[in-house]
Amino acid sequence: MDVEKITVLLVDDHAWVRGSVAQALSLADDIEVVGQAANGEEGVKKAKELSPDVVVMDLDMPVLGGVEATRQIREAVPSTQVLVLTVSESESDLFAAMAAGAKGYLLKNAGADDLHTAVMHISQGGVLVSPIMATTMLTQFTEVETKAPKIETGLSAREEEVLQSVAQGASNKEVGAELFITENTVKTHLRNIMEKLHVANRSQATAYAVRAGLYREPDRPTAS
Amino acid sequence: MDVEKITVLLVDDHAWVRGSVAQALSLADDIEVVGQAANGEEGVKKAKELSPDVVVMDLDMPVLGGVEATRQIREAVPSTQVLVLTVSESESDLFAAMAAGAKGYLLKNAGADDLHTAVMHISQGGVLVSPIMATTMLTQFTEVETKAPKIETGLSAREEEVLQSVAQGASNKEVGAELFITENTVKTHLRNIMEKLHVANRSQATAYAVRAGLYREPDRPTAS
DNA sequence: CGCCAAATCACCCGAACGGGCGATTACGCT
DNA sequence: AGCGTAATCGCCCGTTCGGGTGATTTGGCG
Repeated sequence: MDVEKITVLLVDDHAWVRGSVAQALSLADDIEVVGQAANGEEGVKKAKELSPDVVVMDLDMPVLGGVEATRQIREAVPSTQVLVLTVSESESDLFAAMAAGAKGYLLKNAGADDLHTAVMHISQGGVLVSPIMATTMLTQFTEVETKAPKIETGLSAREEEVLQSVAQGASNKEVGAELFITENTVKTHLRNIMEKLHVANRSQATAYAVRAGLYREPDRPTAS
Repeated sequence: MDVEKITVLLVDDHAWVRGSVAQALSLADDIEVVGQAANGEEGVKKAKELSPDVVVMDLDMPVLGGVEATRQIREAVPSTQVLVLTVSESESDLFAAMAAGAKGYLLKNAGADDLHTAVMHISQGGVLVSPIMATTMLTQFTEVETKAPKIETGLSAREEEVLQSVAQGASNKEVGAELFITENTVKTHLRNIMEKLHVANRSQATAYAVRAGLYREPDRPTAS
């Protein structure tokens, strides 16, 4: 496993950054810097030529930014993983980079050890994010998870059940059958629901329910 | 920095797993396993007592699952980071764990090196995910970024306009007024729409429209 | 032990909906 | 010139909705 070194391409518009990163990585005998580029465009070009295991990518660059360069590299050379090495602690930069296909996000204050660890882990396809940005990134998940279970609807448990059925397109009678109550009761519930949600009809109630995540994934919106 | 070893608590219902993990971690001189637990409940308890730097957590456990245990530990002892070590390659497990506050997600086929790297990185608050699960996780981001454009509805332009109005809760008459056509025409369009979408009523059509992104953000699902 | 919210059911009535059927105009493609 | 599709409108009819009003039961809460 140590016959083949991990090949790395450095992309950064500051020569001295490339120099210090190259030096830091050279300390390890399992990594080899096979190329360097001074901007995104050049980085994409060299990545296509060299097909390195890992590209260490800066974000703020002239000609072609790191995010777009990452996207192009990931598309053209899927086997190449991208590790973003930047000074930006911006949430949007982090998200944009990850969405573009970057597997790692390290801040430039990281030590040589961190850098080495990151390159090794990223080369295997793993995901690695700097401590400072970690919480930011995980917020994404907590939000996604939170944004489905319980959104305070102000509705009672029973009302939510009714709304759920309604949102699936059931008529009052069908809802009643499903919940073992009379159509009359369903109507009463629905009237209360509509009042509480300030909507005028079952379509708006349905729209609300879907948006609130009160669905059960009946069928994917993939029109036939 | 090497006077103080990284303290680790192992939580796994299989004793031999704890044993092998403990052995693997002991190879490093910068990590010390300070405790073990056989289930989530016990894990939470010991985490509160020991306040370890890192908890290596299994997911599938009796009494109290790893996800819930993670949530409780993260809440009770914020300084303690959680690294999930599991056999599950399930997307939902990954998401649930990360949402619960786990900072790392490693598969049990990881090597001793990987484990050591992970513990060290997680101890500093970083995020680290196994190669196999990396793509899965990043899908979250690409989806969030991609999710919006045009979903092929199969409907004509006019039909989409009608559906859009309907999804906002308009009656046939109101839709007609909005689009300068008769209620009869609206009904015809809507009948065609329902047939094309294979739905039975306007509520299902509405649900479809909302899911397909054919909305105009009327009001946030934040019940008053 | 009263009070209230939640859940249950009932009746009535006008308006809206869903479906079946038919029809005209306009535009593009062959 | 002929054909298909989209868009437009009409009528009829049975079902469903939405709203108004009233009533009973159950479970908590003070």
